[in-house]
Amino acid sequence: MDVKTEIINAINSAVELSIKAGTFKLEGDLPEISLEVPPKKEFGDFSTNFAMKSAKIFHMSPKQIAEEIKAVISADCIEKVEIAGAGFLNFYIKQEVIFGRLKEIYDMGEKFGQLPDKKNVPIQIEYVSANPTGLLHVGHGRGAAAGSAIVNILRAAGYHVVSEYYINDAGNQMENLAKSVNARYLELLGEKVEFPENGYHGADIIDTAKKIVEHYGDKYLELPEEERLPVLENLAYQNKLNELKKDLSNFRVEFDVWFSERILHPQKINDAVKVLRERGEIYEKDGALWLKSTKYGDDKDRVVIRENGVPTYLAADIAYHKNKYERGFSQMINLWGADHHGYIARVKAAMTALGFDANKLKILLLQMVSLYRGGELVKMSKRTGESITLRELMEEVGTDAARYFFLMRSIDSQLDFDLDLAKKQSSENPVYYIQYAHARICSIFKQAEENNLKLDAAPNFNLLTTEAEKDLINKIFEYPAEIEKAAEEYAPQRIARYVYDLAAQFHSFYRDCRIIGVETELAKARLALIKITAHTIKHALNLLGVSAPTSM
RNA sequence: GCGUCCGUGGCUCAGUUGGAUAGAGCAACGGCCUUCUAAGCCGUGGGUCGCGUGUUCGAGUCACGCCGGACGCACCA
Repeated sequence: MDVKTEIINAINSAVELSIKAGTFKLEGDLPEISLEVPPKKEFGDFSTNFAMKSAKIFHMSPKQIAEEIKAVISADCIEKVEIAGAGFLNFYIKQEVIFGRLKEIYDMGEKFGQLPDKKNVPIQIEYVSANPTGLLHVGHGRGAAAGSAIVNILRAAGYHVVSEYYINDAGNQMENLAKSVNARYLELLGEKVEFPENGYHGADIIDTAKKIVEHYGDKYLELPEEERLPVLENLAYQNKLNELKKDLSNFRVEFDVWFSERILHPQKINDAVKVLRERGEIYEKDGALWLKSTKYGDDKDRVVIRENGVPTYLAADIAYHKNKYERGFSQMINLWGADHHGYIARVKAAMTALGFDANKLKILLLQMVSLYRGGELVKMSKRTGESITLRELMEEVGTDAARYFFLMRSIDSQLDFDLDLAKKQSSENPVYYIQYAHARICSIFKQAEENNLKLDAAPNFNLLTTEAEKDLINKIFEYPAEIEKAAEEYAPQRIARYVYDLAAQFHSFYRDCRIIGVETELAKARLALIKITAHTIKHALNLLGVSAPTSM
């Protein structure tokens, strides 16, 4: 049993005793006992606001309640209890318990940060899911960073997770891709062509066409257009998908499942529509089939099958989400760009209409990214409507900086990405600051080795008594709870912040506590402490998909 | 007009199911390298938490209303 549970149980027992003794007269439900790490270390190792919360049901002042609990409570791990503020109970933990915990963490080695298996039915998370018609831009980059970090965090928290990419490889945008590549293909072969009106103007389309010319030359030139388009569509699609996978892989993003929309056409879409029809959720109007989504909170009803018989994007999405539900996940998470928020109501409505529990589908919205260079907003290209690509960003600032910058803000805050700052190799740049802490530790180990100082299997942690050491230890202790919180809230920025604070704590320790040159026992205890610190920094950076260099 | 998100020092942002004197970084100013990487550390100044009302023992946090910003409101994806 961990210390936290032990204290909560002790408070619980104390309250029960006082109720039995008649000191507390219970009227109503007992509030939950929550234990938190106080904002300041003068407030002890843990604190609870239980006395304040229960003032009403006991008809006593928080101070009186706190006094009573303090008098009655007993737990082996508690050194002392203090009452402070408006009725906070602050707990101080015995040193031996603290050092015992430190030893446990030390023995865990690199496994520290991996929480016990939750034995849950897998959670599914779908993210990026950009159309395979162009290159990923920075907005996708933020989604890729956030999604992959959330996957890592959930797994560290002990959840089973399946990550998935939904490839929109059917419908208009693929035809558009085909037409655009076709035009570029013909252009490259010297033909005069009119570029399709809504075609993709990006330079990457020319690259794709070039690749096709390289491989197949003018092989398709003589084909009639209606035969050439499907061939080029397929070639372009493969090329685009590969580029996408390559960029994501370079960005340290891997998916368990690549789900092709084509699988849904036409059978699974027809099935979904059929079920909706049978459930009385579909009606016909103006020659189209409409979903009664207003019944379930949508602003208006939505077309699922167009007048011309072609299913809408929503129809495919309904079939896709139906398929997700049928795969039996405990929860499904979609990470969407904030510009898609208007879409939430209709998808959820459709799931309810199908008889599924819409609450199992959690849709996270990711706010927009603005890039700044030299203090100026980097504008999107007017002609192509494209922003800087993820590939260009990785080249300019590096994968580590790009990922960390995407992750350091809450996903529902708009992100101002300062390209100049991301490139700086100084403490102004949080990525370097954190990585430097890790590299510093590795450097100390090198020096230690040269001085014949080695890690001990059972170091004497009792020697770690300075403020800097205690602060560092406390910060390390917070890590598992931080992972738990980050997982609960799908909040990678918590980890980004945590590892920054941990690095800061280490840098302070570094100033105050020397390792090489001090008495051997103490040196070994400190060496063990920084080993744990390095493991924790590395683990947290891994969750973010940021590397932990051993030298800088 | 409707909807979603945001509004916290000059700038960019945290803020633990409502709790202790609202915290970081950058910028400004002042210190610290004969000793494990100064890519670092220590210190100083700077806030009516957009505005108002309400709920509460207690509100940056919750509710309602305004103001400001971003995004969205297709038989496009």
